Amino acid sequence: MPMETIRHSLAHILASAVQELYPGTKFGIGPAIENGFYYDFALPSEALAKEGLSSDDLPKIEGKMRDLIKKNITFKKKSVSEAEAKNIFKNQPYKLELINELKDKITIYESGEFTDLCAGPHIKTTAKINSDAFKLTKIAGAYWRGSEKNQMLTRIYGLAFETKKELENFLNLQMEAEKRDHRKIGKELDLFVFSDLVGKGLPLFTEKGSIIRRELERFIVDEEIKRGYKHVYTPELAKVELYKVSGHYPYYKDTMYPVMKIDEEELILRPMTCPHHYQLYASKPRSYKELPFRLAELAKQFRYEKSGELTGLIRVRSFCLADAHIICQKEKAVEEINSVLDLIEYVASALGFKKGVDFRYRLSLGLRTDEKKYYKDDKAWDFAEDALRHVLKKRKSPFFEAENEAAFYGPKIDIQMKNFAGKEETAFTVQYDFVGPKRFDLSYTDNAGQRKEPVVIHRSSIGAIERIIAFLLEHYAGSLPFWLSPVQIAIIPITDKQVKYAQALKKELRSFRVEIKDENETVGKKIREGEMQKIPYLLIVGDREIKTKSVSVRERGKGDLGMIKVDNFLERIKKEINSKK
RNA sequence: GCCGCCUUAGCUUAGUGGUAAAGCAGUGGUUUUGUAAACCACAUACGCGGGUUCAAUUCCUGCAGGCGGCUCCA
Repeated sequence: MPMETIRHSLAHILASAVQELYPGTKFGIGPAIENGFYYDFALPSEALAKEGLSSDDLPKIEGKMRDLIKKNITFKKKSVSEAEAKNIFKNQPYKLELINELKDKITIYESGEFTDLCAGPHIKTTAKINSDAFKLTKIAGAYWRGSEKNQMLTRIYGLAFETKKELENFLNLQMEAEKRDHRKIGKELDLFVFSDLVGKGLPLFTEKGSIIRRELERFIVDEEIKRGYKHVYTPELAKVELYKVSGHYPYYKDTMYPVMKIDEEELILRPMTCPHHYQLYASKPRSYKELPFRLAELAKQFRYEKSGELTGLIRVRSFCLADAHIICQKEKAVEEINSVLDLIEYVASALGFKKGVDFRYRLSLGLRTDEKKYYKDDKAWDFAEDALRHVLKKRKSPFFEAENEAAFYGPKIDIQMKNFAGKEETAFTVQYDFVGPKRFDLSYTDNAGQRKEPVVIHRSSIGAIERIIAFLLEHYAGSLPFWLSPVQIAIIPITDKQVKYAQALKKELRSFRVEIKDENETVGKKIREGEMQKIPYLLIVGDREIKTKSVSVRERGKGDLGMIKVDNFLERIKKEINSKK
């Protein structure tokens, strides 16, 4: 019996319990999901008016479900006509909406007092369900059919496994995973904070957090310049007119900060950098000899994300994107996209992320029928989607396709990463744009003297700095690679007598970030603090070390490595910094 | 933004219708230490506003912030 079937049947039992406890409930849908199930309900208004439904009610509903399971209820499948179905669900508006779309091939499942519109399959009887291996976990609102224009229903989530032990294991794993939460680590290692006075979604980086950020920024800027990008600076503000010309305004105005009026001008904080870069390109006539024209910037951007969407450093309202726009001939697009993916894979591997393990490729396509969301130009969409698909196939990079995930101006290749809780977000992106050049009338002169329209590839090599820091902290559980560690080495003198030696040592290690722990504490305590702060190397120095110009090295997580000559240690860490390990 | 939950010191937590307990961190001492927490002392908190009550940190309510979903997304 596949677990999915049991989970789906549990969703029906949940609905059945809710029906008994709250007669008159209107039912949405209730599928099996990863690790469990849910069901969506619109509770009858009297029940809601009286006390509402809160997480305190879950044990009661769970108890009712166990009662039902004990009754050995059988699941009976029936095929019915559209008319019959409409009669059975005459008081169920959501089901009627679904029936209208199903037309024929309508099946229903009866389980005790509850009947649901459902294709199945289901278990034969509730005897197949282990009553100890499921648990209702949370109540949430969810829009009917996933559209915020529709009514919000009440969703109850449950976990379900084959055995009680598996359920417990899952809950334990979840608790374990929470230790990797970058928000928790950020607090423990003193990397970033939020202030109610500054505003939500606006992170403040501490000195240590800023070190990580600076290392990443230096790394990516140097790497991009090496690969032929022109690194530039453009302002974080622009006239709203710029975004009207670019075409972003109608698509993005809900996530833009409102217009600031000053003198005769209307300005906004930029939500993206593309039009600024287009203006740099358009500042003078361009020849084909200048292409591909690769403009890159560590670009601060501002987006008004709804408050419920903000999450630590992963979703913020002010962020810095390692952004670039490659303006090139249409014929060169595939080649450019390919070299962008080379860069992205280089960066990912330098940061320790493995393809297929830590991230996966998503080919994000448009939805042609949605002309409000996507620029109408079927030929251009076909060409661009094929180009991106072609690149991924040629690189033999496994990917999955997702409809309705593109930008309004074209399809994308998104590099998707999961956070500690398994939630997936875009880390890096490569986007094909056939709209921007038209809107700004970008052009170049080809070798025959003809004016031509280029295409634009938007891309981010390391993503938003804030977001990649979040992923790094979770990936390494705070134990960042040596080159990224805010404090790389702590020197621990055994007594005050060795402080002078420690200071000389610090001087010798001056190209590294070194701290001397000379406060009045025991050696044991200083070591504990160093370990908890995830410092890669602790150097313990006493008279024995001074005599031989050595240090006793303790490597993070590995314990005492013994006495090493200072020169040898220096050689070791120089190697380490160069290999970015 | 919507649905549900949460908010006690810098951090992690205890607790109560009669204004609150602790550990770590902090400060001042003592101690000079060999691989994950020395000892003593001191100071510090019920997110903000309104209501109920003789009395509110505790109950109700509004707001703010956070967490989990939904929507959205780099």
